[in-house]
Amino acid sequence: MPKPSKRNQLVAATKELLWEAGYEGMSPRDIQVRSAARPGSLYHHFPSKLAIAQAALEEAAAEEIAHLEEIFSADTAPLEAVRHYLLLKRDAFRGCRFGRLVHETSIEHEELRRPIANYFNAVCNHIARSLAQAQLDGTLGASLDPENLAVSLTAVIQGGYVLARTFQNEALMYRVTEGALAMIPEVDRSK
Amino acid sequence: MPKPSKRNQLVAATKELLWEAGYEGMSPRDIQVRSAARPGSLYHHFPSKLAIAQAALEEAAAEEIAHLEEIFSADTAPLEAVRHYLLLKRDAFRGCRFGRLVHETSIEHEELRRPIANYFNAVCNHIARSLAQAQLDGTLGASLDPENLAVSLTAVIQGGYVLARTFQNEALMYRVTEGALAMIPEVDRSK
DNA sequence: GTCTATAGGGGGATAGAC
DNA sequence: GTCTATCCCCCTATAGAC
Repeated sequence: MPKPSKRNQLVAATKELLWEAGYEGMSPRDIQVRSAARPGSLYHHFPSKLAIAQAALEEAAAEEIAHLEEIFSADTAPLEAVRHYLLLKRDAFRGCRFGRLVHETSIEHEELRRPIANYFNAVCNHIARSLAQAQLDGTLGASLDPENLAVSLTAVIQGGYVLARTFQNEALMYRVTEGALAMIPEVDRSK
Repeated sequence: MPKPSKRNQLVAATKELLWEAGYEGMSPRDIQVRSAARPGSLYHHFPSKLAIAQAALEEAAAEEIAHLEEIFSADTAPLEAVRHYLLLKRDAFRGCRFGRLVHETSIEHEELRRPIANYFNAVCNHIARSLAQAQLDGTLGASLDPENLAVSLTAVIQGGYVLARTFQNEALMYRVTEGALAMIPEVDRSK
């Protein structure tokens, strides 16, 4: 647990704002207001908006990756773990805290892109590992490539956020992930 | 073909900028510079930034929907049309001109959301129609629901943009769409 | 480390001449 | 219809007192 120093309050506010407003939609002033800090505090701890955003994103990615470890280390059959992950409750209106940043022009900054890439890598790897395990178990056919499948499933989730936001319909998230699961016949039979 | 009036130049510039920078990342000044116009021209034809963005988005959506009609009206087997559409060459770095806008906070404006929703609706409907036709042909198994599948495939493409941009790797786009096709066993056999 | 005060520049828009 | 001139506010810092 980080102690509630001004620095930590600044970073915590930045994590929230990156999720709610994105990098370009968040101003240093917004950060200051939310953390009850002043310009002097922010620029004492960080040289720029980019730097504090990077720190916040790295923390956020570490949190979410730790969360993934929990989910995939649970003691369930590998295909059940994948199914469970895909069907997790997601706040589709809020969107993916990383996916939303990827479309911004500012993603050209490697400082912002790297933590996001680390997160998506972790997602893909967990899914791929579970799928490979399922092939060893014989619960998933050997003809499908676990890594390619994992990347497609990760993409489905991100696309689900896009469609759910577009149509302001949270149910679309379930529809796309369930649709993807229905496309893996072996998973379907394991019900 | 629209005649090259100042108004049309303004809207054309706005279409480009929405794709390159997004709504929040585009300023009325950017529009003015690109179309060699002055504030007076912009605000003579449109009451606000939102209004010109709406006009530009509606034009863009109409263009892309017309493009879809061409692709799906081609005289090919329905499953081939779907395969062809999914594997279309896409500029993954540039991203989807509509998908990139969906994550912005400004998408809460219905004026911006409606044209985008129309576009994604058109995509889903074309795919669903082709899949349903394939079931009638007997080239696609009857157990899968064409509409649900179509939504998932539309999502895969949007997710492909997210991953390709995150990893700055255009090949990921192909990987996710090919991965999705591989998940439809019937499509695979039709090769 | 946190504060107050300030600065240069751009964002979004308006008024009114031509 | 298009132009010039201008407005107020916020953005992203920076300087320097406490």
